[in-house]
Amino acid sequence: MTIYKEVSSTFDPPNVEHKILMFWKDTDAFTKRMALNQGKEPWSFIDGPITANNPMGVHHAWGRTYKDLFQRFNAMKGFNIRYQNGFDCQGLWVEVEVEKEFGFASKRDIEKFGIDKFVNKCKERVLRFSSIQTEQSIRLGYWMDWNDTSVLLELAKHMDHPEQLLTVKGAKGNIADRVEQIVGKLGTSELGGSYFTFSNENNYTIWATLKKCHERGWIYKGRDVLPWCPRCSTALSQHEIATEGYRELTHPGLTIKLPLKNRTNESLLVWTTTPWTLTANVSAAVHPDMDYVKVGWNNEIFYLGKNVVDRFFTNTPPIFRTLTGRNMEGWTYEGPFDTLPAVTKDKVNELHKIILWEEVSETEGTGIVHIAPGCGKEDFNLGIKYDLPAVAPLDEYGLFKDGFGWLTGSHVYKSAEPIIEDLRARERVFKLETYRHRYPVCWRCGNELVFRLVAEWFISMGKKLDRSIDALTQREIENNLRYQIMEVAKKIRWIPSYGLQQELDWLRNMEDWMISKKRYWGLALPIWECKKCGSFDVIGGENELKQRAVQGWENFEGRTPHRPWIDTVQIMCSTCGAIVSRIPDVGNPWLDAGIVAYSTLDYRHNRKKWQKWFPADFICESLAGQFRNWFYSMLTMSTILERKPPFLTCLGHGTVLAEDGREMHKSWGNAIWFNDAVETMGADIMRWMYCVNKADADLLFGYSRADEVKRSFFIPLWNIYNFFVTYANLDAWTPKDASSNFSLLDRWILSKLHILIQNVTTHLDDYDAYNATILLQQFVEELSTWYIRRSRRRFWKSDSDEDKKAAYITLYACLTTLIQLLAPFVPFITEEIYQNIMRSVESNSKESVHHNNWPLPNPTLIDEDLMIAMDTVIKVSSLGRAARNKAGVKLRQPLAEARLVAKEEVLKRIRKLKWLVEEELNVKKLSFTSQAESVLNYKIRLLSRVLGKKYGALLNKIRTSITTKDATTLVKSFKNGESFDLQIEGHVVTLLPTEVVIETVSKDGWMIAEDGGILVGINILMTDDLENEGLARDIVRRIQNQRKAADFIISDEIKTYYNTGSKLARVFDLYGEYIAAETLSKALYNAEPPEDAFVEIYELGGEKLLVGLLLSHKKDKET
RNA sequence: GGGCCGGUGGCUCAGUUUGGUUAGAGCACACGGCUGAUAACCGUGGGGUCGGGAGUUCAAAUCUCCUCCGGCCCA
Repeated sequence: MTIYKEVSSTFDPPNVEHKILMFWKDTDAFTKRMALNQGKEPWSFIDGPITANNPMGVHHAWGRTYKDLFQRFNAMKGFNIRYQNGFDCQGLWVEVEVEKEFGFASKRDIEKFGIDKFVNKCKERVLRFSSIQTEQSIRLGYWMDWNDTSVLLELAKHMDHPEQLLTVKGAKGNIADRVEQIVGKLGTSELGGSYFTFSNENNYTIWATLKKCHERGWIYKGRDVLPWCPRCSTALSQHEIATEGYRELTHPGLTIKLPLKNRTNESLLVWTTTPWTLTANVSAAVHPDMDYVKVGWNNEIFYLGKNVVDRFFTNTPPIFRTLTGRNMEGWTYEGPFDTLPAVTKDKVNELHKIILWEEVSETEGTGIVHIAPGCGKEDFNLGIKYDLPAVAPLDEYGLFKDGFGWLTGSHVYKSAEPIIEDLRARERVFKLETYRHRYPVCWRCGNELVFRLVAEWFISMGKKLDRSIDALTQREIENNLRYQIMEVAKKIRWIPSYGLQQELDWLRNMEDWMISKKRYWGLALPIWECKKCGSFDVIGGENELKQRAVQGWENFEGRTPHRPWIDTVQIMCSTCGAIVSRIPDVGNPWLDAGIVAYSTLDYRHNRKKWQKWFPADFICESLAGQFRNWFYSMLTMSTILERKPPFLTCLGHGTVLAEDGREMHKSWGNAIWFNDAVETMGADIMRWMYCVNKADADLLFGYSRADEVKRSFFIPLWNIYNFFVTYANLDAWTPKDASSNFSLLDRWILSKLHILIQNVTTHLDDYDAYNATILLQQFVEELSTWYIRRSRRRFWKSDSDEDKKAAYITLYACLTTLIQLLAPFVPFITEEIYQNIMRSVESNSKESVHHNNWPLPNPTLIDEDLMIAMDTVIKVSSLGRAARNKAGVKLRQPLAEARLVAKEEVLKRIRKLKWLVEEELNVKKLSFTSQAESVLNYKIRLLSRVLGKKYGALLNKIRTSITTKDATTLVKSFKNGESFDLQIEGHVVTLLPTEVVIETVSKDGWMIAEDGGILVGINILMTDDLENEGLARDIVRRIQNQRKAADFIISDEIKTYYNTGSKLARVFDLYGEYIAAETLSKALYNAEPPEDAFVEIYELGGEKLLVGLLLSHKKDKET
């Protein structure tokens, strides 16, 4: 009977992981972990919500690995943890996917379908994908207070009839409610599980925040020209357009003529890439100080920038006049579309004139800029400055409005060609080419954006004061949200540290936060605007709404605070008493994610709970984008509510790329799906790959890298485990043994182990997974390639003495401590090992490796001197092997002596450990000296090129003279930087150390290798005794291989038959006992093997050797 | 245009904070060795303008300035 379960010789992670997942489920391991720390000091983590709109990708798994790692680590350290995951649920991204599912093309399709049904479909989609993401996260080994996914799916299924009653299991018993209310309560303490940003509490907490904002006068409705998506029919905020929102596109580069009034046959040239905006042209802008020219071309006269003439004319045209922009101010011209009713209505056609603008440049266009205040942000601001009318041609779908004649009703995307044709017919086109540039697109649906004049709602960020925050007065900060957020940001530890700079940069440049969106699925902005008096009320919560409601409450009661149900509730205007409705807009989704440091901690109802968990000790997200998104919105909302940092440490990580260093793209064939990755390479290997990458660097993810990680770390670890189990079973060893006879080798690895505990703890406390991982990897390597390699015989020998016990105790301590240190990183393999080697034999061990306390270092076991000494031993061994190699004497051949030449302090250091070197180098004796001359000769080589120039013909005499001197004496001088005087034909020749090269040559019978002041010489003289012993080892080696080939198990005893020549027969005579012991041969017969023996024939030492092996009987070590 | 991060053998990266022997590791390649845990390991070898230039210094991958390239963020 074996004590430990036999270990498979191959390591198959997915297989192990599925078993462990079942084990955790069956034993309720996570719940027990959470319970162990109940009532202890909290360590607070807040999850940045993942959008529950698609399956999760390998890039999500990186952050989730860190989140799990630091939670597990802090749980082992004894902290109480909430383990709440978050799902981001509301917003356009979900709407777009649902629209795709149903084949909707625009908002009109949604309205036709019914907003209520559409919103329920959005909820359903979120529930469905949150279930998928939950399953995937569990597969990754991420321990969280996950929802029962079957409940999520059941809720999803019922979203067609959300008013139905349903009973589900809550955290404290069953809960019966309408389906939509259960969905609205997901994540509350009542129901438990992940938080969902569509929950009632999340929405109402945002209401409270917006109300607080309003009380300070920071909410306003602004009229501005903003980027607008005609497909989604909504404006985009600065956050959304910033980075992902541009694409390289080709547009017409159209130059048209604007005929000047009162100047016959003279025109301005203006250039645009958006012909549709010409219908809204009001002015033309020139730079006041730039030079312009009046040129003649084909009987016409044109004005344009002096430096751009080449861009528009193939041959240089005659220049009639040069003038500055200032000279042109006020000139009037005919607009491109002066007959359209929308233009004539406000007499815009009579207002066209040249205005001055400092921002006009010559980098593109004609230097004269077409200004349409209704179609461009800068144009709009100029319009305000010059009191210009704004013509706004497009409706929310991108269709030309009434008043645009033949264009009315046509779509902006299809307008370029007809507009150009119309201009051409009127001889207004000067030049048409194609133009490629970066143009903003909708980051969700990819459609080109247009600029529209719209009214949206904003949170005022406060003036940009153009001074460093440190130079501001408290009063200035008091009324300025922007700088208050900066103050809060500075109280946070950002990893990497440049994160703070990035956040402050964003805050410094941030425009007012546009929080409204003209859509359906999202936060219902709690703004009730009075059409009569123009004022507005912001409602701070459900109770306040109920009190203020004068109409429609009964339609809303029992519903979640979403469109369309909330839209029916009307209140009385607090200013003029009129009955008013809510604005139809929904909120920016970053409001939803930004409030979670409050909403998930019951800020509104249970201030004590909130105080216990706020602020979060730790958050962790991808660096890309979050400085303007989640980090920003968290900071902003927390500043509004409390002026406190919502988190204390923010760890950011880089981007996941494919192995070829490019982004992963489905169409490039280099994308890897999470489910494929986890079932092919295994979760532990993925997790290690993430951890062994520097956090802020990009990570190249793929199968060959996974393989490398597996080979370099997991297989050695698995083999250590396998080694231990193999021998502990043979010896029936269990950890009840105690020993005080630790060898220096044992004490060395134990010292390394406790240093490791110390350093891994320090790094993890510092949220530095990378350096912790590197150290753990190093330890596994040292344990495997030095400790076990050098200890192998101690486990293999048949007698059970104190030394063997010490070896077992040491290895067991290393392995069991190691897996506890590794448990937060790679929870599966560590659980597998733990169950087999600890749980099975230690009656007081915890049920799961993850229930253990974090190991504490024992400083008394740390021995710095010993560790330095061992480093030297390893170095000396390495040099010795190099020397043997150079001499071509294989390691199996014993040699008489190795000689270490080094400074006395080095020799002293390693004397006690010389046996290790002797074994490792297979020499009878390691001797010590500080005299290199005992193993080598010096040769002084003269640098002929240098000396030849200096001494000419004398050089050969110098050469002769030097050979008569004692090389050692010379070397000593030169090495001390001293010169050496030679008497040659009456002259004194002074040789400088720079004029010679000292060469070393091994003495006869020796081979040397040197590095860093340590020199090892190997005596390579062979004797008959040594040769015979070497042959004996060769024989052993062959028989061992033969045993393996015969499929004998390690402990099988055998009978060995041999037949050979006289030389090898003598080796058998001399070393029979040794050969028999090593190969577990009960007997050695110099005879022909019997028929059923396993036979091999070898060539060895110039003779033929026939060996036959036969099983003796199974040796049972337990008896 | 501004800010930040990076550029080190064929590939992936460490080393840069605090300048200091001959710039390291893994993978890959070649040859040799070890091995009854090991697809592991050990040794040797080839392979480096440390992106480029200038400066500071006894000494620069490391500090300073300029510059080129890639990425991120902002205009």
